[in-house]
Amino acid sequence: MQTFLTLLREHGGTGPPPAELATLIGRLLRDLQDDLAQVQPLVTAVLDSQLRLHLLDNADVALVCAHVLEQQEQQQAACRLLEECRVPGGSQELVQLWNDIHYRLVMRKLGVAALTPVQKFRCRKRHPPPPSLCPEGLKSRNFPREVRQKLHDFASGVSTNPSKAERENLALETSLTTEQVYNWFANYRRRQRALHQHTEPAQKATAEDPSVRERHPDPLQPSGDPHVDSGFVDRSQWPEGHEENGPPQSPETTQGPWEPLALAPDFPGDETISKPLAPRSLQGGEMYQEGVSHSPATLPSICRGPGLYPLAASNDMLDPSLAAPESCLMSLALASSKEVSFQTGQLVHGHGLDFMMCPADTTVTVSIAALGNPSPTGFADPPSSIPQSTHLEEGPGTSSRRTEPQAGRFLVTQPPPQAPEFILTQSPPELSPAPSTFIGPMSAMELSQPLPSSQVQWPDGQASYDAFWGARMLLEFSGGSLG
DNA sequence: CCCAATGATTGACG
DNA sequence: CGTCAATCATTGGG
Repeated sequence: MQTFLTLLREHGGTGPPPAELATLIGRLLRDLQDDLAQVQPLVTAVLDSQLRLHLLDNADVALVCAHVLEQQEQQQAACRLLEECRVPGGSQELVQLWNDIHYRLVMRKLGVAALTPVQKFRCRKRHPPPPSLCPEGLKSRNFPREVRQKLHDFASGVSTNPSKAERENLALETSLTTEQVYNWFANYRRRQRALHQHTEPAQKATAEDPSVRERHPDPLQPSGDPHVDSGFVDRSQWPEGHEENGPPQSPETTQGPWEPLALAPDFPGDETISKPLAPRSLQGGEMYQEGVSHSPATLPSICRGPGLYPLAASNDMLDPSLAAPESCLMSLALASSKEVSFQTGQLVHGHGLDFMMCPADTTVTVSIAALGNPSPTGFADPPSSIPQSTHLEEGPGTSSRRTEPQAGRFLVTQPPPQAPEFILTQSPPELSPAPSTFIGPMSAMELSQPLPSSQVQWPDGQASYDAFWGARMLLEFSGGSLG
C-alpha cells in the first residue's frame, strides 16, 4: 500500500510502465473498495498523480475512483473522471456507475429518496453516458425490426406455438436465444388473446382462437394489403399437429376444416363463394405470405408475367426448418391453399404440397422456382459448394450451437435457369388416398386425384420430386367453387 | 409527461 | 418441463 503511494508520488520512469502499474493499482483498489478509509488515500494519490490519465484507462481504477468520489458527494468530479477515462472497449460497470451518479443528482434535485423506473429512464436519456464508456452506443432493448418480422411471419404463417426444434431454428435465424424466442411467442399468444377478448368478446366461436391476427394496423406489416395478413393457420388445427393447444375446436364444424378468415369476413368459408376468383398477380415488391425462413429484407420481389421467373434471385437462405416435420410444412401449404384460394398470390415453400384442401374445381397454377439445379433425385439438390454469403450473420455466442443444424443449410446465390409450370385441375377434394397420376401436356399437367403430399412431378414426367429443397411456389387459384 | 408496446421475470399449475 | 397469467422494467412516440 505504502509502496504504491510512493510509487505514484515519485513515478519518474523507474517503476513499472503505466499500464502495468494501473493494473496493479486497479486490483488493489478493487480489493479495498469496501474500506473507504483505506481506499481513500490511494484514490487521492491516483487522482493527483502525473499518471492520472494513464491510470484511469484501467476500468477498475476508474470505477473505484469514481465510486469514491460519488460517495463523497462529489458527483461532478466523478462525472468528469468518467468522461476523461478511456477504458478500452468501454465498460458496463462504468456506465452503470455513470447512471447511478445521475440518479443521485436527480434524486437530490427532486428531493426524493428513490426514482421510479420511468424517472430513471428519463434521467438516462437526459444524461447519456459518454461515448468512451460505451463505444458501441446504447443498444435498443427491442429486437431488431427484421427479427420481429420473422417471428411475426412464423406466428402468422406457421404456428404461434412452435415446437422446440422450431424455436431453436428461429433462434439461430434471429440470433436470439431460444429463451427469447420462447418468450416472444408466449407474449405473442398472450397478447393476441387479450387483444381478442377486447375486440370481439361477442363472437365466441372465433374470438377464442388466439391465432387470428389483430385488426389494428400492424407496424410490422405496413403493406396495407389485408390479404397478406390473413394467412394464418395454427398447426395444431391439422392432423399432424400433435401439440394441441387452445380451446378444442372441431375442424368439422360450421367452418369446415378451414380456419375462419379473420380479415376476410366476406368469405364465410362454408358458403358458396360469390366473389369472382380472379387470379391476382403479385405486384413488384408486394408482400406475400412468407415462408418459414425468409425475412422481408431477403425476399425478392416477384414479377409475374408470361412465363416463369425465378422467385429468388440472390442470397436466399434455405434453412433446416425446411426439413422440419411434415406437419409444419404441410400446414403452411394448407394454409396457403386455403387462403390463397381466395386471395391469390401466396408464396409457399416446403417439402411438398397437399392440395386436398383446395376447393373443388379449382384450377391451381403452381409456379415453382427451384433454387438450385433440378435433379432426378430431388427437386433441387443443395449445391455441392456453399457459396459465401453475408446473409447468415453469426451472432456472438451462437457459433457453437450452429454446428448440427447447419448440415442441411445452404445458401443459394443463383437463380434457377428455368422453372417449370404446371396446372392442376382438381377434382372434388375427396380425401382419397389414391396415388396420384400425372398426365400432363408439356408444361402443364392435369391432376385427376388430389395430389398427395410430398409428391409433385415435373411436367416432363421424368421424375418425381419429393424434396423441395428451396423450391418456392407461387399458387394462383382461379375458377374454383367451394364445395 | 403520458401511454402503449414490448421484452423479461416470477410463481402457479398440470 | 412447458405453459400461462400477472407483473415489472424499459422504450419509443405522441
